[in-house]
Amino acid sequence: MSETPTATSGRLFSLLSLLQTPREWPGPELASRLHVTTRTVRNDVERLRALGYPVEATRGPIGGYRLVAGTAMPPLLLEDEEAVAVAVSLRTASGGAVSGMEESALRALTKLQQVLPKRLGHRVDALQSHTARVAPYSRGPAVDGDLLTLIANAARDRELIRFDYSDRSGAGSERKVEPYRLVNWGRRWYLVAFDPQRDDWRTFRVDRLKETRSTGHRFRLRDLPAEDVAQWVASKIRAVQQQAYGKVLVRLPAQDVVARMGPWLEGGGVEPRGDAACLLTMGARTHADLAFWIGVLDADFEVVESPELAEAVARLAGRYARASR
Amino acid sequence: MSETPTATSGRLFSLLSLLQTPREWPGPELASRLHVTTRTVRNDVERLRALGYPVEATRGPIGGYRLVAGTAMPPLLLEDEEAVAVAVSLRTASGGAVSGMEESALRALTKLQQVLPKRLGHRVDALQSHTARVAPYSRGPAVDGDLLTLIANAARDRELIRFDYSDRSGAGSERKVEPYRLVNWGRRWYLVAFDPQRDDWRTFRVDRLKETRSTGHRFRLRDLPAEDVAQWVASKIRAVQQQAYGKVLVRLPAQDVVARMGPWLEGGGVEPRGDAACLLTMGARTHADLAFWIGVLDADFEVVESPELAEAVARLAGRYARASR
DNA sequence: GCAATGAGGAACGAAACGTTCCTGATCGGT
DNA sequence: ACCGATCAGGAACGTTTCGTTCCTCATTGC
Repeated sequence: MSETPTATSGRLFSLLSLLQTPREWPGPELASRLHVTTRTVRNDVERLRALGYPVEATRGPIGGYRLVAGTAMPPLLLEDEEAVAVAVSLRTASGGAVSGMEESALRALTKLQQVLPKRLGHRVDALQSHTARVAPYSRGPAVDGDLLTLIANAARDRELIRFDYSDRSGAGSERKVEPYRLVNWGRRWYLVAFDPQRDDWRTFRVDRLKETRSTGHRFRLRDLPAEDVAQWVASKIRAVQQQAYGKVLVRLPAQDVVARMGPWLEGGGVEPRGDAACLLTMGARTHADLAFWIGVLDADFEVVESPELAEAVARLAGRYARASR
Repeated sequence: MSETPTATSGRLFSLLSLLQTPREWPGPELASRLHVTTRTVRNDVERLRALGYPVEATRGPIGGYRLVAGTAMPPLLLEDEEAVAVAVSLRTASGGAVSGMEESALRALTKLQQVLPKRLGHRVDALQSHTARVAPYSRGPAVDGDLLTLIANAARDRELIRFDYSDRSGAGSERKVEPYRLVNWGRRWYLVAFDPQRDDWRTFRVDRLKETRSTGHRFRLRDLPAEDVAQWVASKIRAVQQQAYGKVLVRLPAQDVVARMGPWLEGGGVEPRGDAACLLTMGARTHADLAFWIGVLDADFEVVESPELAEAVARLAGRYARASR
């Protein structure tokens, strides 16, 4: 038999790794790589098939084996550079750059970072610090991927964490809590934790945490405050951040406005007014932001609502006028 | 022995999958899940360790096993939602949202899509169509992730592709080529292909391809035109797209400008002029774009260079002035 | 101190293993 | 049509690995 214990299992891992590279592998070449005979390669291919990994074969002079999509996700074997790319991409996604899947991105990231060799982790950190961020006017405060994964790791390891927290009133306090879940709701990250000192559950806005660190002390798990933690978080959140909004009549066809505004139109609307104009309704954090973004249209407009927006437009008009003297 | 062939190997895959979830697993619980005795679980843990996957153990009443980072990347076992999140994140990254790693992101994406079950692929497509894109003023033309993976898959499978192509002069032609490499250079994607009809290598801008489809016909690989294909592509590219640039004196401290401009400053610079002002140098595709982005600063400014920028600022000033009457 | 966890050796009967040898099918190139 | 490349898969063989049982020992939290 082969020279080491677990030779068959190990060889199956190696075979799977080879088969995930984007090429075909003739049986004789696999046999050479794996130091066995071609009959054993065929045995191994049959074992992988039995385990649910669909290996496809092509006969003939340019034939060979390759792995194709089946009904289940096989284990994914990534090269170093690929693993780094996945980690950076997931960090970006879990930070909100891709809306709607922050939590699943974070779960995948946590899983990857749990097994990512340290030398690759440093590469991820280096790349992250140079990664282009979305425009400052993105929705929701940006949250550092490091912080999210630190919290997720502590929750996984059942370790208490400590941080400085400033609530809505601005008052600061140091907290030592048992982290349970990270929930993404309303484009923000919330931590659901148990505070032993207050003997009760608390929800924390992750972007308000400072100096977050793991304590190394472990805790026994408690039952969560609700079956659906995301709903529980939502029910705890009261006033949605007040937003500015406005309406402007734009001398541009509606479809051009949609094309230029794209994602910024979420929550707003465009109503045609004839062939060459339309009524644009949009929101932003402040009226100054609204006034600024109207500039992206590169078209004449009139302010329909509100007086605050008209005031912000006038301020911006004054600034550009002074600059063009 | 256990009831099926490949029982040991299959069980190792299952064990690896369980160990990648973010929790600890006591031996007796693993034994129950895997339908073996705890001694066999310990045997299996030893096999995984021999294969390079470091399983850490904690003794005591809340003890158990978990997988930690070693020196090699283990096979990554993703849940359905996590795999979808990775695929969408990688598509976003390979489309240019994360600069500097488009190619490794594309390689990872190609590898993932090769094995992603179709039912998850549909989820990825659906999510992608709802994914928020970066601002229209991103750098380089956006390229659809689908198109990149179609080309990458055809290259992997050695299948000829056909597409309509419009070159710089605007002339269109239908091409049938052998795709070899996708290269990201200067924030654009290029396809390196062999054109059998012209019997020569050609480089195509991916954003100029239309109606790209695989033909199903396969080809024999040729030697690439150069050892370093990326360098070869670079040498083929002549005139860099002309850019507009300008200098403005801004009444804002330099560090505030940096904070607000962030990634848009790449290629530009900020030089302090006293404590409350600075000279800002920046580039964009057009002077109109430059004039627009200066607005993000929310501060008074004067145009230092160039006359074209001053003209664009005056146009924008006029527009805001008319809107505020 | 107790009861939970992991560590690991020895022995056993049973099963799986890789290899050798072989026949048969498919497929591209000449 | 033929040749030489590929995959498919059965049979037989000697060898190795396997899971289980049983046991002792160590660590750790309550």
